[in-house]
Amino acid sequence: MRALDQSVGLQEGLITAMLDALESKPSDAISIADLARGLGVSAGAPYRHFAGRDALLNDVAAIGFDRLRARMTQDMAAEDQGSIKRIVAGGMGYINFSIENPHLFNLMWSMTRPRTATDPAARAGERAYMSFLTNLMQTMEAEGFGDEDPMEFGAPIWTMVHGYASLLVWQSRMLDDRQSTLRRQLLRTTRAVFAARSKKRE
Amino acid sequence: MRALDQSVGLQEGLITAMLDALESKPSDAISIADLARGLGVSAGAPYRHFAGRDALLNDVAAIGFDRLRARMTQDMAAEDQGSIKRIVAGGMGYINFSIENPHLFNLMWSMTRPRTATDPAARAGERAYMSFLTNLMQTMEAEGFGDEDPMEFGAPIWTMVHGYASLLVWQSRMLDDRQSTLRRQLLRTTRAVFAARSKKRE
DNA sequence: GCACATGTGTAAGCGTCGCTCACAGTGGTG
DNA sequence: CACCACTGTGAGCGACGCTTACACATGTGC
Repeated sequence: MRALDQSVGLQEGLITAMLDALESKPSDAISIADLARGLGVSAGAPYRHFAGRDALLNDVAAIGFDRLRARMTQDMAAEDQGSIKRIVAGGMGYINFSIENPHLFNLMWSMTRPRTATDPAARAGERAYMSFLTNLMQTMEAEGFGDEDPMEFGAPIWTMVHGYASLLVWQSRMLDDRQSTLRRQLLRTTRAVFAARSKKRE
Repeated sequence: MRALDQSVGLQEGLITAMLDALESKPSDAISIADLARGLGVSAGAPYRHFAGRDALLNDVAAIGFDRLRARMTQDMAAEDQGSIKRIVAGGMGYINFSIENPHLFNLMWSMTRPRTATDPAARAGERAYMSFLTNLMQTMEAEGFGDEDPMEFGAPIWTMVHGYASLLVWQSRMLDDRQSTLRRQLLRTTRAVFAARSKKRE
Protein backbone atom coordinates (compact mmCIF):
# COMPACT_ATOMS: atom_id res chain seq x y z
CA MET A 1 0.00 0.00 0.00
CA ARG A 2 2.13 2.83 -1.24
CA ALA A 3 1.17 6.44 -0.61
CA LEU A 4 -0.69 8.42 -3.19
CA ASP A 5 1.40 9.21 -6.23
CA GLN A 6 1.19 12.96 -6.50
CA SER A 7 0.98 12.91 -10.26
CA VAL A 8 -2.11 10.71 -10.19
CA GLY A 9 -5.49 11.81 -8.91
CA LEU A 10 -7.08 10.44 -5.80
CA GLN A 11 -9.90 8.99 -7.88
CA GLU A 12 -7.56 6.77 -9.82
CA GLY A 13 -5.58 6.06 -6.68
CA LEU A 14 -8.62 4.74 -4.89
CA ILE A 15 -9.53 2.48 -7.76
CA THR A 16 -6.10 0.92 -8.02
CA ALA A 17 -5.88 0.64 -4.22
CA MET A 18 -9.19 -1.22 -4.26
CA LEU A 19 -7.97 -3.51 -7.02
CA ASP A 20 -4.82 -4.13 -5.01
CA ALA A 21 -6.76 -4.95 -1.87
CA LEU A 22 -9.07 -7.29 -3.79
CA GLU A 23 -6.11 -9.53 -4.49
CA SER A 24 -6.00 -10.58 -0.86
CA LYS A 25 -9.47 -10.09 0.60
CA PRO A 26 -13.13 -9.84 -0.35
CA SER A 27 -14.74 -6.49 -0.99
CA ASP A 28 -16.77 -6.59 2.23
CA ALA A 29 -13.51 -6.61 4.16
CA ILE A 30 -12.25 -3.44 2.48
CA SER A 31 -13.34 -0.12 3.94
CA ILE A 32 -13.11 3.22 2.24
CA ALA A 33 -11.53 4.64 5.36
CA ASP A 34 -8.79 2.05 5.13
CA LEU A 35 -8.02 2.88 1.53
CA ALA A 36 -7.94 6.58 2.38
CA ARG A 37 -5.50 5.92 5.21
CA GLY A 38 -3.31 3.88 2.89
CA LEU A 39 -3.19 6.79 0.49
CA GLY A 40 -2.38 9.24 3.30
CA VAL A 41 -5.59 11.14 2.98
CA SER A 42 -8.49 11.89 5.30
CA ALA A 43 -11.52 9.62 5.56
CA GLY A 44 -13.82 12.15 3.93
CA ALA A 45 -11.70 12.80 0.87
CA PRO A 46 -12.92 9.86 -1.21
CA TYR A 47 -16.42 11.31 -1.24
CA ARG A 48 -15.17 14.18 -3.39
CA HIS A 49 -14.68 11.65 -6.16
CA PHE A 50 -17.32 9.00 -5.58
CA ALA A 51 -20.96 9.39 -4.64
CA GLY A 52 -20.52 6.58 -2.14
CA ARG A 53 -18.94 3.24 -1.48
CA ASP A 54 -21.01 1.48 -4.10
CA ALA A 55 -19.99 3.96 -6.78
CA LEU A 56 -16.34 3.09 -6.27
CA LEU A 57 -17.08 -0.63 -6.22
CA ASN A 58 -19.08 -0.22 -9.39
CA ASP A 59 -16.20 1.41 -11.21
CA VAL A 60 -13.88 -1.33 -10.03
CA ALA A 61 -16.34 -4.00 -11.16
CA ALA A 62 -16.43 -2.35 -14.58
CA ILE A 63 -12.67 -2.67 -14.81
CA GLY A 64 -13.06 -6.30 -13.84
CA PHE A 65 -15.39 -6.91 -16.76
CA ASP A 66 -12.94 -5.19 -19.02
CA ARG A 67 -10.10 -7.38 -17.82
CA LEU A 68 -12.21 -10.50 -18.22
CA ARG A 69 -12.95 -9.48 -21.77
CA ALA A 70 -9.26 -8.85 -22.47
CA ARG A 71 -8.30 -12.19 -20.99
CA MET A 72 -10.77 -14.10 -23.13
CA THR A 73 -9.82 -12.20 -26.27
CA GLN A 74 -6.18 -12.98 -25.66
CA ASP A 75 -6.71 -16.68 -25.00
CA MET A 76 -8.94 -17.05 -28.02
CA ALA A 77 -6.39 -15.42 -30.30
CA ALA A 78 -4.17 -18.48 -29.96
CA GLU A 79 -6.69 -20.73 -31.73
CA ASP A 80 -7.92 -20.84 -35.29
CA GLN A 81 -10.85 -18.64 -36.02
CA GLY A 82 -14.00 -20.61 -36.62
CA SER A 83 -12.93 -23.56 -34.51
CA ILE A 84 -14.55 -25.16 -31.52
CA LYS A 85 -11.17 -24.99 -29.85
CA ARG A 86 -11.39 -21.23 -30.05
CA ILE A 87 -14.65 -21.21 -28.15
CA VAL A 88 -13.26 -23.59 -25.55
CA ALA A 89 -10.18 -21.37 -25.21
CA GLY A 90 -12.49 -18.46 -24.43
CA GLY A 91 -14.25 -20.54 -21.81
CA MET A 92 -10.97 -21.56 -20.22
CA GLY A 93 -9.95 -17.89 -20.14
CA TYR A 94 -13.19 -17.08 -18.36
CA ILE A 95 -12.67 -19.86 -15.84
CA ASN A 96 -9.02 -19.09 -15.20
CA PHE A 97 -9.75 -15.41 -14.75
CA SER A 98 -12.19 -16.29 -11.98
CA ILE A 99 -9.69 -18.60 -10.28
CA GLU A 100 -6.91 -16.03 -10.45
CA ASN A 101 -9.08 -13.10 -9.30
CA PRO A 102 -11.66 -14.65 -7.00
CA HIS A 103 -12.50 -11.53 -5.00
CA LEU A 104 -12.73 -9.31 -8.04
CA PHE A 105 -14.84 -11.95 -9.77
CA ASN A 106 -17.22 -12.12 -6.81
CA LEU A 107 -17.46 -8.34 -6.71
CA MET A 108 -18.37 -8.23 -10.39
CA TRP A 109 -21.36 -10.46 -9.83
CA SER A 110 -22.45 -8.91 -6.57
CA MET A 111 -22.53 -5.39 -8.01
CA THR A 112 -24.24 -4.09 -11.10
CA ARG A 113 -27.46 -6.01 -11.11
CA PRO A 114 -28.77 -4.88 -14.48
CA ARG A 115 -32.44 -4.43 -13.71
CA THR A 116 -32.15 -3.17 -10.18
CA ALA A 117 -29.43 -0.62 -10.86
CA THR A 118 -31.22 2.59 -11.71
CA ASP A 119 -28.24 4.84 -12.16
CA PRO A 120 -27.26 4.43 -15.82
CA ALA A 121 -23.66 5.40 -15.13
CA ALA A 122 -23.47 2.61 -12.58
CA ARG A 123 -23.99 0.07 -15.30
CA ALA A 124 -20.87 0.65 -17.31
CA GLY A 125 -19.39 -2.67 -16.28
CA GLU A 126 -22.45 -4.61 -17.17
CA ARG A 127 -22.59 -2.98 -20.57
CA ALA A 128 -18.94 -3.73 -21.31
CA TYR A 129 -19.50 -7.38 -20.49
CA MET A 130 -22.73 -7.62 -22.38
CA SER A 131 -21.41 -6.09 -25.53
CA PHE A 132 -18.49 -8.47 -25.38
CA LEU A 133 -20.76 -11.45 -24.98
CA THR A 134 -22.90 -10.25 -27.84
CA ASN A 135 -19.77 -10.12 -29.93
CA LEU A 136 -18.80 -13.58 -28.82
CA MET A 137 -22.19 -14.93 -29.76
CA GLN A 138 -21.94 -13.31 -33.15
CA THR A 139 -18.56 -14.94 -33.55
CA MET A 140 -20.12 -18.27 -32.74
CA GLU A 141 -22.78 -17.51 -35.26
CA ALA A 142 -20.08 -16.99 -37.86
CA GLU A 143 -18.50 -20.21 -36.75
CA GLY A 144 -21.34 -22.51 -37.50
CA PHE A 145 -24.52 -21.49 -35.74
CA GLY A 146 -25.69 -19.38 -38.64
CA ASP A 147 -29.04 -21.00 -39.21
CA GLU A 148 -30.38 -20.49 -35.74
CA ASP A 149 -30.52 -17.95 -32.95
CA PRO A 150 -26.93 -17.99 -31.68
CA MET A 151 -28.22 -17.74 -28.14
CA GLU A 152 -30.06 -21.03 -28.48
CA PHE A 153 -26.74 -22.85 -28.33
CA GLY A 154 -24.63 -20.04 -26.96
CA ALA A 155 -26.60 -19.74 -23.75
CA PRO A 156 -25.99 -23.31 -22.53
CA ILE A 157 -22.27 -23.00 -23.23
CA TRP A 158 -22.00 -19.55 -21.67
CA THR A 159 -23.91 -20.60 -18.55
CA MET A 160 -21.85 -23.77 -18.22
CA VAL A 161 -18.63 -21.79 -18.34
CA HIS A 162 -19.99 -19.29 -15.86
CA GLY A 163 -21.10 -22.14 -13.62
CA TYR A 164 -17.67 -23.73 -13.66
CA ALA A 165 -16.10 -20.36 -12.82
CA SER A 166 -18.52 -19.65 -9.97
CA LEU A 167 -18.30 -23.08 -8.40
CA LEU A 168 -14.53 -23.20 -8.68
CA VAL A 169 -14.28 -19.83 -6.95
CA TRP A 170 -16.62 -21.18 -4.33
CA GLN A 171 -14.16 -24.03 -3.99
CA SER A 172 -16.55 -26.90 -4.21
CA ARG A 173 -14.66 -30.10 -3.64
CA MET A 174 -17.00 -31.90 -5.98
CA LEU A 175 -15.42 -30.36 -9.05
CA ASP A 176 -12.13 -31.61 -10.36
CA ASP A 177 -10.25 -28.36 -10.86
CA ARG A 178 -7.37 -29.64 -12.97
CA GLN A 179 -6.90 -27.78 -16.21
CA SER A 180 -6.87 -30.98 -18.23
CA THR A 181 -10.17 -32.11 -16.76
CA LEU A 182 -11.84 -28.76 -17.24
CA ARG A 183 -10.65 -28.50 -20.81
CA ARG A 184 -11.74 -32.01 -21.67
CA GLN A 185 -15.22 -31.57 -20.19
CA LEU A 186 -15.65 -28.19 -21.86
CA LEU A 187 -14.50 -29.53 -25.20
CA ARG A 188 -16.69 -32.62 -25.00
CA THR A 189 -19.78 -30.71 -24.12
CA THR A 190 -19.23 -27.97 -26.67
CA ARG A 191 -18.70 -30.59 -29.34
CA ALA A 192 -21.84 -32.37 -28.25
CA VAL A 193 -23.83 -29.17 -28.50
CA PHE A 194 -22.46 -28.51 -31.97
CA ALA A 195 -23.16 -32.09 -32.99
CA ALA A 196 -26.76 -31.74 -31.89
CA ARG A 197 -27.10 -28.75 -34.17
CA SER A 198 -25.65 -30.58 -37.16
CA LYS A 199 -27.89 -33.55 -36.52
CA LYS A 200 -30.95 -31.40 -36.54
CA ARG A 201 -29.88 -29.75 -39.77
CA GLU A 202 -29.30 -32.92 -41.74
CA MET B 1 -42.23 -8.50 11.39
CA ARG B 2 -44.16 -9.96 14.28
CA ALA B 3 -42.79 -9.99 17.81
CA LEU B 4 -41.07 -13.01 19.21
CA ASP B 5 -43.40 -15.91 19.77
CA GLN B 6 -42.91 -16.73 23.44
CA SER B 7 -43.08 -20.45 22.85
CA VAL B 8 -40.18 -20.35 20.39
CA GLY B 9 -36.63 -19.55 21.37
CA LEU B 10 -34.80 -16.46 20.24
CA GLN B 11 -32.40 -18.56 18.24
CA GLU B 12 -35.12 -19.95 16.04
CA GLY B 13 -36.81 -16.56 15.98
CA LEU B 14 -33.72 -14.90 14.58
CA ILE B 15 -33.34 -17.50 11.87
CA THR B 16 -36.92 -17.18 10.68
CA ALA B 17 -36.74 -13.40 10.93
CA MET B 18 -33.65 -13.48 8.74
CA LEU B 19 -35.36 -15.76 6.24
CA ASP B 20 -38.32 -13.39 6.23
CA ALA B 21 -36.13 -10.37 5.62
CA LEU B 22 -34.28 -12.14 2.82
CA GLU B 23 -37.49 -12.24 0.85
CA SER B 24 -37.30 -8.52 0.30
CA LYS B 25 -33.65 -7.48 0.62
CA PRO B 26 -30.12 -8.80 0.32
CA SER B 27 -28.30 -10.08 3.38
CA ASP B 28 -25.94 -7.07 3.49
CA ALA B 29 -28.94 -4.84 4.06
CA ILE B 30 -30.09 -6.81 7.10
CA SER B 31 -28.54 -5.94 10.44
CA ILE B 32 -28.65 -8.10 13.53
CA ALA B 33 -29.73 -5.05 15.51
CA ASP B 34 -32.72 -4.66 13.20
CA LEU B 35 -33.79 -8.26 13.63
CA ALA B 36 -33.43 -7.94 17.40
CA ARG B 37 -35.60 -4.83 17.40
CA GLY B 38 -38.21 -6.60 15.32
CA LEU B 39 -38.31 -9.38 17.88
CA GLY B 40 -38.59 -6.90 20.76
CA VAL B 41 -35.26 -7.80 22.23
CA SER B 42 -32.07 -5.87 22.99
CA ALA B 43 -29.27 -5.57 20.46
CA GLY B 44 -26.93 -7.75 22.48
CA ALA B 45 -29.30 -10.67 22.96
CA PRO B 46 -28.59 -12.41 19.63
CA TYR B 47 -25.01 -12.98 20.68
CA ARG B 48 -26.20 -15.38 23.38
CA HIS B 49 -27.21 -17.72 20.57
CA PHE B 50 -24.78 -17.02 17.76
CA ALA B 51 -21.04 -16.50 17.87
CA GLY B 52 -21.48 -13.60 15.47
CA ARG B 53 -23.28 -12.31 12.45
CA ASP B 54 -21.69 -14.86 10.14
CA ALA B 55 -22.76 -17.76 12.34
CA LEU B 56 -26.40 -16.77 11.94
CA LEU B 57 -26.00 -16.26 8.20
CA ASN B 58 -24.34 -19.63 7.97
CA ASP B 59 -27.22 -21.39 9.66
CA VAL B 60 -29.65 -19.61 7.36
CA ALA B 61 -27.60 -20.59 4.32
CA ALA B 62 -27.72 -24.20 5.49
CA ILE B 63 -31.50 -24.00 5.56
CA GLY B 64 -31.36 -22.57 2.06
CA PHE B 65 -29.42 -25.57 0.80
CA ASP B 66 -31.93 -27.81 2.48
CA ARG B 67 -34.82 -26.06 0.78
CA LEU B 68 -33.06 -26.22 -2.57
CA ARG B 69 -32.61 -29.92 -2.10
CA ALA B 70 -36.28 -30.34 -1.17
CA ARG B 71 -37.37 -28.33 -4.18
CA MET B 72 -35.34 -30.41 -6.60
CA THR B 73 -36.45 -33.67 -5.03
CA GLN B 74 -40.06 -32.62 -5.33
CA ASP B 75 -39.80 -31.52 -8.95
CA MET B 76 -37.95 -34.65 -9.94
CA ALA B 77 -40.57 -36.88 -8.36
CA ALA B 78 -43.01 -35.92 -11.11
CA GLU B 79 -40.92 -37.59 -13.81
CA ASP B 80 -40.10 -41.20 -14.50
CA GLN B 81 -37.05 -42.51 -12.78
CA GLY B 82 -34.17 -43.12 -15.12
CA SER B 83 -35.31 -40.51 -17.62
CA ILE B 84 -33.53 -37.50 -18.98
CA LYS B 85 -36.68 -35.55 -18.23
CA ARG B 86 -36.12 -36.30 -14.57
CA ILE B 87 -32.69 -34.74 -14.66
CA VAL B 88 -34.02 -31.70 -16.50
CA ALA B 89 -36.82 -31.39 -13.95
CA GLY B 90 -34.18 -31.26 -11.22
CA GLY B 91 -32.35 -28.54 -13.11
CA MET B 92 -35.51 -26.53 -13.56
CA GLY B 93 -36.18 -26.87 -9.84
CA TYR B 94 -32.70 -25.52 -9.16
CA ILE B 95 -33.21 -22.60 -11.51
CA ASN B 96 -36.68 -21.75 -10.28
CA PHE B 97 -35.57 -21.88 -6.67
CA SER B 98 -32.94 -19.26 -7.46
CA ILE B 99 -35.44 -17.03 -9.22
CA GLU B 100 -37.96 -17.29 -6.42
CA ASN B 101 -35.41 -16.78 -3.63
CA PRO B 102 -32.76 -14.53 -5.12
CA HIS B 103 -31.42 -13.07 -1.88
CA LEU B 104 -31.32 -16.41 -0.11
CA PHE B 105 -29.66 -17.94 -3.16
CA ASN B 106 -27.00 -15.23 -3.20
CA LEU B 107 -26.40 -15.69 0.50
CA MET B 108 -25.90 -19.41 0.04
CA TRP B 109 -23.07 -18.82 -2.41
CA SER B 110 -21.50 -15.93 -0.55
CA MET B 111 -21.25 -17.86 2.71
CA THR B 112 -19.78 -21.26 3.40
CA ARG B 113 -16.77 -21.32 1.17
CA PRO B 114 -15.75 -24.91 1.72
CA ARG B 115 -11.99 -24.58 1.86
CA THR B 116 -11.79 -21.22 3.58
CA ALA B 117 -14.31 -22.02 6.31
CA THR B 118 -12.33 -23.52 9.14
CA ASP B 119 -15.10 -23.99 11.65
CA PRO B 120 -16.52 -27.44 10.86
CA ALA B 121 -19.92 -26.53 12.29
CA ALA B 122 -20.02 -23.58 9.90
CA ARG B 123 -20.05 -25.95 6.99
CA ALA B 124 -23.34 -27.69 7.65
CA GLY B 125 -24.98 -26.04 4.67
CA GLU B 126 -22.24 -26.97 2.30
CA ARG B 127 -22.34 -30.56 3.47
CA ALA B 128 -26.09 -30.80 3.02
CA TYR B 129 -25.78 -29.54 -0.53
CA MET B 130 -22.81 -31.70 -1.34
CA SER B 131 -24.36 -34.89 -0.08
CA PHE B 132 -27.43 -34.11 -2.11
CA LEU B 133 -25.40 -33.54 -5.24
CA THR B 134 -23.52 -36.73 -4.64
CA ASN B 135 -26.82 -38.50 -4.46
CA LEU B 136 -27.96 -36.84 -7.65
CA MET B 137 -24.83 -37.91 -9.44
CA GLN B 138 -25.31 -41.45 -8.23
CA THR B 139 -28.83 -41.31 -9.55
CA MET B 140 -27.49 -40.21 -12.90
CA GLU B 141 -25.07 -43.04 -12.74
CA ALA B 142 -27.94 -45.44 -12.28
CA GLU B 143 -29.69 -43.75 -15.18
CA GLY B 144 -27.14 -44.45 -17.83
CA PHE B 145 -23.73 -43.17 -16.89
CA GLY B 146 -22.71 -46.45 -15.32
CA ASP B 147 -19.61 -47.07 -17.33
CA GLU B 148 -17.86 -43.82 -16.53
CA ASP B 149 -17.20 -41.41 -13.71
CA PRO B 150 -20.63 -39.80 -13.24
CA MET B 151 -18.93 -36.47 -12.67
CA GLU B 152 -17.44 -36.53 -16.14
CA PHE B 153 -20.88 -35.82 -17.57
CA GLY B 154 -22.57 -34.66 -14.38
CA ALA B 155 -20.25 -31.71 -13.90
CA PRO B 156 -21.05 -29.96 -17.19
CA ILE B 157 -24.78 -30.34 -16.58
CA TRP B 158 -24.56 -29.26 -12.97
CA THR B 159 -22.44 -26.22 -13.79
CA MET B 160 -24.72 -25.26 -16.65
CA VAL B 161 -27.74 -25.36 -14.37
CA HIS B 162 -25.90 -23.38 -11.73
CA GLY B 163 -24.83 -20.88 -14.37
CA TYR B 164 -28.39 -20.38 -15.57
CA ALA B 165 -29.52 -19.89 -11.99
CA SER B 166 -26.77 -17.39 -11.16
CA LEU B 167 -27.14 -15.34 -14.31
CA LEU B 168 -30.92 -15.25 -14.06
CA VAL B 169 -30.67 -14.01 -10.48
CA TRP B 170 -28.19 -11.44 -11.71
CA GLN B 171 -30.87 -10.48 -14.22
CA SER B 172 -28.81 -10.53 -17.35
CA ARG B 173 -30.89 -9.33 -20.21
CA MET B 174 -29.01 -11.59 -22.56
CA LEU B 175 -30.75 -14.69 -21.26
CA ASP B 176 -34.27 -15.51 -22.31
CA ASP B 177 -35.87 -16.29 -18.97
CA ARG B 178 -39.06 -17.93 -20.21
CA GLN B 179 -39.71 -21.35 -18.74
CA SER B 180 -40.23 -22.88 -22.14
CA THR B 181 -36.93 -21.58 -23.44
CA LEU B 182 -35.00 -22.66 -20.38
CA ARG B 183 -36.54 -26.11 -20.45
CA ARG B 184 -35.88 -26.56 -24.12
CA GLN B 185 -32.24 -25.50 -23.89
CA LEU B 186 -31.66 -27.65 -20.82
CA LEU B 187 -33.29 -30.64 -22.46
CA ARG B 188 -31.40 -30.23 -25.71
CA THR B 189 -28.04 -29.92 -24.03
CA THR B 190 -28.63 -32.76 -21.61
CA ARG B 191 -29.68 -34.99 -24.48
CA ALA B 192 -26.60 -33.95 -26.44
CA VAL B 193 -24.37 -34.82 -23.52
CA PHE B 194 -26.03 -38.22 -23.18
CA ALA B 195 -25.76 -38.78 -26.92
CA ALA B 196 -22.04 -38.07 -26.80
CA ARG B 197 -21.67 -40.77 -24.20
CA SER B 198 -23.54 -43.36 -26.22
CA LYS B 199 -21.56 -42.52 -29.32
CA LYS B 200 -18.32 -43.07 -27.52
CA ARG B 201 -19.49 -46.40 -26.20
CA GLU B 202 -20.53 -47.83 -29.53
C1' DG C 1 -4.06 42.98 -10.12
C1' DC C 2 -8.28 41.53 -8.21
C1' DA C 3 -12.72 39.51 -7.26
C1' DC C 4 -14.69 35.18 -8.01
C1' DA C 5 -15.88 30.47 -8.92
C1' DT C 6 -14.39 25.77 -8.98
C1' DG C 7 -12.07 21.79 -7.31
C1' DT C 8 -10.02 19.21 -3.66
C1' DG C 9 -8.56 18.40 0.83
C1' DT C 10 -9.40 18.65 6.31
C1' DA C 11 -11.66 18.19 10.88
C1' DA C 12 -15.39 17.29 13.41
C1' DG C 13 -19.39 15.01 14.06
C1' DC C 14 -23.84 12.05 13.26
C1' DG C 15 -26.12 7.68 13.22
C1' DT C 16 -25.55 2.80 12.80
C1' DC C 17 -23.44 -1.40 13.34
C1' DG C 18 -21.01 -5.60 15.31
C1' DC C 19 -19.65 -7.01 19.47
C1' DT C 20 -18.29 -7.15 24.61
C1' DC C 21 -19.01 -7.02 29.42
C1' DA C 22 -20.82 -6.45 34.05
C1' DC C 23 -25.06 -7.29 35.90
C1' DA C 24 -29.76 -9.29 36.95
C1' DG C 25 -33.65 -12.30 36.90
C1' DT C 26 -35.28 -17.08 36.28
C1' DG C 27 -35.68 -21.96 36.44
C1' DG C 28 -33.94 -26.45 37.43
C1' DT C 29 -30.76 -29.60 40.45
C1' DG C 30 -27.91 -31.09 44.24
C1' DC D 1 -32.25 -23.79 50.26
C1' DA D 2 -27.99 -22.94 47.96
C1' DC D 3 -26.10 -23.18 43.72
C1' DC D 4 -25.56 -22.64 38.89
C1' DA D 5 -26.32 -22.46 34.03
C1' DC D 6 -29.09 -19.84 30.89
C1' DT D 7 -30.80 -15.88 28.77
C1' DG D 8 -31.74 -11.15 28.51
C1' DT D 9 -30.40 -5.93 29.73
C1' DG D 10 -27.99 -1.62 29.28
C1' DA D 11 -24.03 0.80 28.74
C1' DG D 12 -20.26 1.35 26.05
C1' DC D 13 -16.21 0.61 22.55
C1' DG D 14 -14.25 1.10 18.08
C1' DA D 15 -15.11 1.25 13.22
C1' DC D 16 -17.57 2.61 9.33
C1' DG D 17 -20.28 5.35 5.74
C1' DC D 18 -21.33 9.74 4.97
C1' DT D 19 -22.25 14.94 5.65
C1' DT D 20 -21.13 19.53 6.61
C1' DA D 21 -18.51 23.71 7.55
C1' DC D 22 -14.34 25.38 6.57
C1' DA D 23 -9.60 26.24 4.25
C1' DC D 24 -6.73 26.67 0.51
C1' DA D 25 -5.03 26.51 -4.16
C1' DT D 26 -5.73 27.32 -9.00
C1' DG D 27 -7.28 29.48 -13.03
C1' DT D 28 -10.56 32.97 -15.41
C1' DG D 29 -12.89 37.30 -16.69
C1' DC D 30 -12.76 41.95 -15.79
